[in-house]
Amino acid sequence: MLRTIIVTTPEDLIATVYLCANENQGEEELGIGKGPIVKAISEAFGKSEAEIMEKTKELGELGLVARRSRSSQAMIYKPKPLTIVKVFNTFGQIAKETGNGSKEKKQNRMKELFVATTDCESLYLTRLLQAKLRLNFTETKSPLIEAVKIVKHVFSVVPAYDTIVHALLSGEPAKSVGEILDKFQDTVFTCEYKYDGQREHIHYMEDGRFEIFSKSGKETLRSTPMLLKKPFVKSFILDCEVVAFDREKKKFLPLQILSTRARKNVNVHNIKVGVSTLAFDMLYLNGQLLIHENLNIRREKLYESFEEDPGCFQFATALTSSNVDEIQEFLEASVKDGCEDYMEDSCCSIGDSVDLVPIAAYYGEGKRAGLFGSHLLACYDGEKNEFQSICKIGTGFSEAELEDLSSSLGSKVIATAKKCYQVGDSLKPEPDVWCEPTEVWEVKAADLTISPTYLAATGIVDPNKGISLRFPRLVRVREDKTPYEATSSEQIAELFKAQKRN
DNA sequence: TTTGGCTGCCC
DNA sequence: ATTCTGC
DNA sequence: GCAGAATGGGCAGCCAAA
Repeated sequence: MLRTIIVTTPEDLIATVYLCANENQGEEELGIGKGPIVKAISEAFGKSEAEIMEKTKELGELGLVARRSRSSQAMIYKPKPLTIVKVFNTFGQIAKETGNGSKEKKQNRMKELFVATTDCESLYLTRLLQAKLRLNFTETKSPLIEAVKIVKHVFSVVPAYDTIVHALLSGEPAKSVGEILDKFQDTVFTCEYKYDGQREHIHYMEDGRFEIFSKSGKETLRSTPMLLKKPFVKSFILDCEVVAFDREKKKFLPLQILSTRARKNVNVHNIKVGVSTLAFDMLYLNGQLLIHENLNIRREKLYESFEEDPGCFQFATALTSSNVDEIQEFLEASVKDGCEDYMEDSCCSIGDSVDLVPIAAYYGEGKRAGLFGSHLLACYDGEKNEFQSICKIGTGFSEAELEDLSSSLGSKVIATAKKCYQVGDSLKPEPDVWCEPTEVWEVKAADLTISPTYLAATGIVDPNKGISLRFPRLVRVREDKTPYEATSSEQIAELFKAQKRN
């Protein structure tokens, strides 16, 4: 496919690569979601929004609804054919539109595009707008997909699509990502503390500029990093985890705190959340890519290149060894270090799971069309006789299990929420259906958090806010328990308190 | 001016 | 993020 | 073993409605 484009219309190539990578020029975002897309489709194809929503539940994907609506519409004029460049340029205009009335302008641009589609184009247009293009190449490896991957990979080193695309065009031999990643394989195990923070690639250029990229390649420079490099260090790329840090108590803080940092127009004098950067790898140093080197060598170079500055910049605690006992020792030490490092799977997380009651459900999308895709769970407060919302759950069940659960709960659907259901107003969107409290599901999670949306144990640890679960997933259905034997609000509160270190 | 919903991006 | 599925 | 497709909580920022 890529080759075809090069031969026929080379000017389409850049637009194609951008679209396939779900990116826009200049890192702009469309700022458009399902709601506005539904509106645009409904106006373009003369259907009501309710009709569209109804069909979406049935077909499981908005794009399919768009295609059906287009093909069932009598067309008086044959529209002028859509080109890739036209779509790409319109996306650019949608992204640029901001401020008062921008939503409507974005919508009108989408509508224009939909009006110009011919049958199946509307499907792909919808997916592109939702940034969910799925290219189903079942045949041989698509060079386009490879190109996109390589572009995405290289992008973290050279943030300029156009340059890369032109490099590809000029016939440079492209190494596959897998080929590159293979070289990362090390024979010896390396253990590292797992910090509850955020991944960052820190680039430092010869000219003294910093650029910082997140895991997904977005630029996220908030302020110039404070790190002490040795004099010989002229340029580098570091792989780091940034963690919120309380300088007074000398303690790491959870991700929930870190993520309250401002994301735009950051004023250096206004920084509220202290941060420590933990470097664990160096990918580039003084003009040389190190990714072909062994991890140990990269780490040695890392250690040689910087001075540690506790609470600001440190090396991630790591152990490299092929010795099982040594690794075991390391893990035990990391548990003892609880107050110094933020650990998983040790004293803090819910080692055990929790038993919760499904009280409502949402229709599924895609391959879960026609089933419930996720369920609202509650714990039980025996004193108040209330089922209090705690989280939704959408993973952990096999396809067969999901079908069973959908049909068994589907037969217990009720018109409205029961009086004993405490769910609050901030759960949006509201469930598609409510159901009787009949089942108990064992659920595993990584952490408990104070929640802006869920109500479990409200009034016990926080007067107004409830507790929720991080990374909830189904373990099994508890046939042996009734909903009134589910985990109680008090127990949830205890689990929350137990995980706070000190 | 405040509130609430939606989006994108973190995990 | 976690999990399951098909290749 | 990997990629793809389902799905989770929660934050700031933005825009529109109240």
